Amino acid sequence: MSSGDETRKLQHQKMSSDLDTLQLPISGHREKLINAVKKYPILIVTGETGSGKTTQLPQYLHQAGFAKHGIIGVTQPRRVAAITVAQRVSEEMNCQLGRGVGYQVRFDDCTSEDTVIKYMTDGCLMREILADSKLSRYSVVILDEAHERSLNTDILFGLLKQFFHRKCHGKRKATLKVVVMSATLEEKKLSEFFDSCPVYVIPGRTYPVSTVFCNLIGPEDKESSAYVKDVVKVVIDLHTNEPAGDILVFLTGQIEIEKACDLLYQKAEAIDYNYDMQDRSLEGLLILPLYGSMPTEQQRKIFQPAPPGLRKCVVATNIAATSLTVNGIRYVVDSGFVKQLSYNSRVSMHILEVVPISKSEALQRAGRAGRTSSGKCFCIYSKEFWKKCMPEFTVPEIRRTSLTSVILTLKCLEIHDVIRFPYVDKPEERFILEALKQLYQCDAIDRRGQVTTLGKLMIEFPLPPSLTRALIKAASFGHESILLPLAAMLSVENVFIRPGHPDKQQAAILKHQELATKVGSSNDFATLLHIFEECKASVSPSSWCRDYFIHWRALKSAFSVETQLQDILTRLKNNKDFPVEQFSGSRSELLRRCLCSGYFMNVARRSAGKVFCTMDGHGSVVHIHPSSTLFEQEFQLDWIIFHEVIVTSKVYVRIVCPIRYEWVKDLLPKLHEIDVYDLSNVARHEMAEEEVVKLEIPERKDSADSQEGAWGKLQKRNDDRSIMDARERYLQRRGIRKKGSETANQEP
DNA sequence: GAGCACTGC
Repeated sequence: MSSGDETRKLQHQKMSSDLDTLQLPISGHREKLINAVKKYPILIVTGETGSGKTTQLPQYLHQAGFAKHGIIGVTQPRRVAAITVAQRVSEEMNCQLGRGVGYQVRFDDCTSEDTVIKYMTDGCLMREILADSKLSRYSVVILDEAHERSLNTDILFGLLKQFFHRKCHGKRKATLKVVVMSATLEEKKLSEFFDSCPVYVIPGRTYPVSTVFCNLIGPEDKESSAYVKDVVKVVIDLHTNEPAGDILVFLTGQIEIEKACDLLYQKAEAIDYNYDMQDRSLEGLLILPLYGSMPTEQQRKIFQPAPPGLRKCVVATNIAATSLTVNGIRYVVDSGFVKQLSYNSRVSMHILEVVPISKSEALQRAGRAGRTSSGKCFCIYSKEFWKKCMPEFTVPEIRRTSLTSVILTLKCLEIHDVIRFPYVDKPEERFILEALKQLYQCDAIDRRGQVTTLGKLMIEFPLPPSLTRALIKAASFGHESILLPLAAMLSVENVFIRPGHPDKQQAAILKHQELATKVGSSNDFATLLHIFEECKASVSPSSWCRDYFIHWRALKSAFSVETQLQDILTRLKNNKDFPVEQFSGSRSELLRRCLCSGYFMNVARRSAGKVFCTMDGHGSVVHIHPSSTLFEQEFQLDWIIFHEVIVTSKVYVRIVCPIRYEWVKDLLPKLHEIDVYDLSNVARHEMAEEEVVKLEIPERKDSADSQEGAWGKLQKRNDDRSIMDARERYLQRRGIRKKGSETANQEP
């Protein structure tokens, strides 16, 4: 059951009596469930939405005496879910939240010595395991929402499986109980993973949802960009022909959603007008966009019921599939696409792209229509598209993401054989090797794969290794105050607001430029630091944000992150192993030199025109993103470092600053010392004796090296089509490139 | 001359 479901249930049940709790589908299974947990060390419990497993099972186990020799811990993939469920259960158990029933999420620990049932995020349990690998406080660990396959839950699966397989845990093995709770579909795979452990099925209570294939998208339209129009058409048809009931539309991003809402708004008015002329009554459409970067108060609007005579139509991203639940939805319109981040380990690049959803995800989306009554799901795609283009299951996060932090965590838990670690879905070996390489490069592990003193310091920070390395460098100089706010700013959502209206858009751009100018318009990192400091120092930080088109919500969380990082650092600085160095130079140089020590794998040098070439051994061609303050200043630049790469119409680097070659000269050879494939021995916990290869700085190309040529070379050099393919698909989607055209190597 | 889905420590 997802967090939203819990919220819904919360609202729903508050009005009803305890009788309703007794009538939950799970209540008839109380004794059998208790006996199953007693009998088996690991048990899988599946149940559809509304079965009550999240709120009731921990209480049953508590009543059966499982909390006598330890606490009952329940993990959730999201913060809100952990908090709202804990609230609900504390009410049901008639105790004060934080006493008998508590929760722990980042920045908010609401537990006490009396806590016997503890809800928490899976990330929190991971942190706890780092301090106590035997989880000695717990009698039962329940991993909820297992079907979502979040990165942390997947790692917890492997750790718990290993826990029961290892000989060293002795008595502890007999006392710890593990329950994995999941929606149906994935339970077979999970059961096999846990040595064919039993699966307990609780029937759900949902209503039937019929599916209509509208056949507007077929297998040949995998890269179609026209589906916003199709979605709008389906919504209008539905609105005119189907009886009352609210609509939920799934699209992929902010821009699409705004476009769809505009079209709907025009057309809905047209319908009203036409029907008025014919003197027929038709309820209007209340159109509500919904996406993550929207202000929270605006998001709340979707929870209000539509005024009488109006039909609510929520046009949302995937946020409506897991994080937020809209009540009373009777119709779902599914575009069949989702925006997904994937990682290309060969060139160390993240690609954010629109891809067809999986069949299981499509069923989840459709299910949103059957919560309060029977419903209908209109898929804009055809049955053929379903069969040919949609995979059975979504690729789990662990196979789509950079694994540096995960691998360092495993190493810190003394799991050195990171390749043969029991993964439910094993990541490709090169993902693991790339992670090891990066950890070696930032001195978190040594050549034998052992965690270094620095690595042990780094694991304490909830940051990517590169950023942690920069932070520790600054702290070793005694100047952490320059890196702490920056690390915080880089950990939160994008702080710059991009308004929808063209007028406001221009005003926002000017205000953002003003902020960049104050630090000399030459360093995006310094701009972020400046924003943090200015905002914090202002009389009213929230109105400061409004004036400068900055997300106040993002800044608020940056302030919390900075405090947390400061606390961790203060604790670690007492450690005798904490490095101490001297630095004399300007603030600007200090900042950039610290960044270099963490981001030297993200160094690029201008090769020709506005084209840069990365120095990480891949030699990828990159451009400065237009959102950077250094955009169109390329000719004045030579060496740069960047925070991240994004592949859209070109391979762009975002958040950039110029550096001097001398600052990275001694660091760059490290990038070429170890070949990824030599690391497989290290991964398997054997010694590796690689030959050290000296770095060769590529000669700067003359201006004759056109962009066209550079693209061609990138393609050959990397021998990797996926980045180019992603770019092609992007261009096709935006209608810049026609399907099947042979112009991949040409730059406009 | 773009345009970032979502979540977590």
